[in-house]
Amino acid sequence: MNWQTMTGKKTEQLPRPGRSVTLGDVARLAGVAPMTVSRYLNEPSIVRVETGLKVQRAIDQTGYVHNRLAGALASSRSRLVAVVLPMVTNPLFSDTFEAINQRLSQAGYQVLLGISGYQSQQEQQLLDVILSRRPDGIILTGTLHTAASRNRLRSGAVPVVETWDLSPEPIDMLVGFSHEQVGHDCATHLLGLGYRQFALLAVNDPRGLRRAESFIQTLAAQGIPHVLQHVYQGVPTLAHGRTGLSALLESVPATQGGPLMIVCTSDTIAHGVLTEAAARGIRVPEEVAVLGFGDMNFASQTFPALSTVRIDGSQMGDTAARMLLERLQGQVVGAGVKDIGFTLVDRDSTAQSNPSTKRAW
Amino acid sequence: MNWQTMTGKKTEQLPRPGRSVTLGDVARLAGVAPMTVSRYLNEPSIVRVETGLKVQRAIDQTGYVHNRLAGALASSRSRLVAVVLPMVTNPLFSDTFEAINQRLSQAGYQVLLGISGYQSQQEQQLLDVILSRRPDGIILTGTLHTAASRNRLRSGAVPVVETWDLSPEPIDMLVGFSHEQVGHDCATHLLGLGYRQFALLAVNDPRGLRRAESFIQTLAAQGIPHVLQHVYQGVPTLAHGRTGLSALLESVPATQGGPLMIVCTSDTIAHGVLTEAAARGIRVPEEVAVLGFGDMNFASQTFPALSTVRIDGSQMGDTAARMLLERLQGQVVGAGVKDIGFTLVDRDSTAQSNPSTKRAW
DNA sequence: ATGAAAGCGCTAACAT
DNA sequence: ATGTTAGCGCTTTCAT
Repeated sequence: MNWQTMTGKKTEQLPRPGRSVTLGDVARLAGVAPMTVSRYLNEPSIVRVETGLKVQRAIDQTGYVHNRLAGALASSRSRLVAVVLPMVTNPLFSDTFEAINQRLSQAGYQVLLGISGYQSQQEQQLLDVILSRRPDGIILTGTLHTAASRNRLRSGAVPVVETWDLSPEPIDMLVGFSHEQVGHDCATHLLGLGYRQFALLAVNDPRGLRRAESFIQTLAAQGIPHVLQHVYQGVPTLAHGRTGLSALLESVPATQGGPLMIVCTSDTIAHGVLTEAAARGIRVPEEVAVLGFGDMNFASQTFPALSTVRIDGSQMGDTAARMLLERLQGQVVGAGVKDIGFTLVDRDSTAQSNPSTKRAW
Repeated sequence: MNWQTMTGKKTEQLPRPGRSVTLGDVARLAGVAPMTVSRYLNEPSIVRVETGLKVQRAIDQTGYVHNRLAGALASSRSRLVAVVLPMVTNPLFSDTFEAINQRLSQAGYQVLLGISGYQSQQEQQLLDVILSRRPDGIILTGTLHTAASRNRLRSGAVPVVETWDLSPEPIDMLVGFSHEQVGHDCATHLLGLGYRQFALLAVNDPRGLRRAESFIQTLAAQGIPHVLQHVYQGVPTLAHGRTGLSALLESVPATQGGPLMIVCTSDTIAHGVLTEAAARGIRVPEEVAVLGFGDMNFASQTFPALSTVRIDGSQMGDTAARMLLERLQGQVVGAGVKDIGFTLVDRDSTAQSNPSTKRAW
């Protein structure tokens, strides 16, 4: 690999040409012990200012780059946090991930990324690969699927934070919200707005499906047994929404029994429904009403503006990272569980209970 | 950290309770040398099947997890590839990143993520942090901004692949396309479609601005000196497009001199323009025409369908990862530069030169 | 505030 | 096909 064998043109300054510069080289050049350089690198404040300057000069001269691989081995602290996402391309998790990365990197940790996919096939492998790097912590965006994987992490060797869910049996720490509650509240709220005819557009994401199921059960309990459903594969897209509305219009006798309320498991799908409605000249919310999920940044900007369920992804990510950092700094030892909740946001794609007022629930 | 000090209920089997299981422990239990375990782990094929089974049994019994931190230190191969993204929240890079991650993880490498942001402030720090992990390679999505950073990488210590651009002085390997060419081709193409009145909506991403500049210069050379411009901060959003169109309509005397052709540096902004047009009842492409950039998955699904510049992000990512892997496997030593090009896609948000035909350029 | 010795857990290189 | 020896470059721990 020939690491930094020279600093620009100053090859001749190096004690050991052909080898990479080590902390020992820096120490020799600065006339101090290796341990002093290590201290300067990790906690400059415990080194005399004068000594620190000598060391820094030697570092600059050699172009030395700290080797945290060796440091991690010696100290059993990798300063690595593994973050597991279901999929990079689902924008739902972007804000959470950004917040996580922001706070972790600020605290001197680096992110090791793992993509779990939505099928639990290679999950065991992924976990092995992650653990083999000896991360100081793991943040799961979503949850691991197989019980084996979960038990594996429950040993307590590594702090784990689960996000985007409120599991009854968290592995360790957890910050999320109840998808069942979302489904229930949406149903109740939409019934309250007067809707009686419902359809559901979903992708086969496990949490979305749980929201959907809870939604349907709540409706059933209120005397609405039939809800048309379409479940698509893969990441939510506009296309799913457009296809979905088209499919629904074929099965629903046009606007008999009031407007059709279409509930989507993602803002992106909902946006597609709005698009297809516009393309067909269908009025929203008069003929068809739409509810999304996520309150992603575009939701307030669609036309008409999208009613949705707001999830504060940034706060969730930030909280997850904080919890983990606190544990790593030994401040909190116990398990932490935080429900960050959600908010129903009424915009223009659903009817207003009071036409003159917009309300945020 | 107490790494895997027990396997379920079998604590008593461990040679050294209280310590984490090491490769040596596995070796002892299996009755072989540590090196044999190492070989089994890294290249099972060079170990006798029978021996491998003994080792595997010992691994299963102890719950051993390979420590690649130690392995990396000993072998000077971290099997880590650092991937630098400008921003997690810009969906433009999602496909590229997904392709990169896919191929790398398949080849046994793990991704260490770095976010550069669009300002080059902490770039030097980011680089230090990355290099301190001794990655086997670095993939830059976009390019580092400061000359100092670039020179730092040019030492050749680590293979580097730059993507999403076609720099005249690549650090090492490169796969991208010419943003100047995009600007030029867009201008020429739109003039060919008959447009004479242009506006530009951009975010302050350096590459987008270069496309914009090239676009404007090409127009100027063809006798069109005035192009209205709005440049916004941050990641492209629908809101930028909606605000942008509103702002443009205030400065442009309505549809005098033919339709206004609005060129956006991102499909997302363009989508916002379409949305604002719909909200205002402005006909697209008759009164206002729109061109995006990226051909993200929603572009063909907007209403009207968005004309845009197609960039094959997946191919770019896959190619970048392949180049890097080839280098790491010693197959190719020289610098590789690949122009993956781009394609102008005419959909419904721009006028058709021949109304009966849709053409992909 | 700084130094010296020992070792983190693995693999390269050589030997058998 | 397997074993032995000697580190990789840092930090822990104890000393001064």
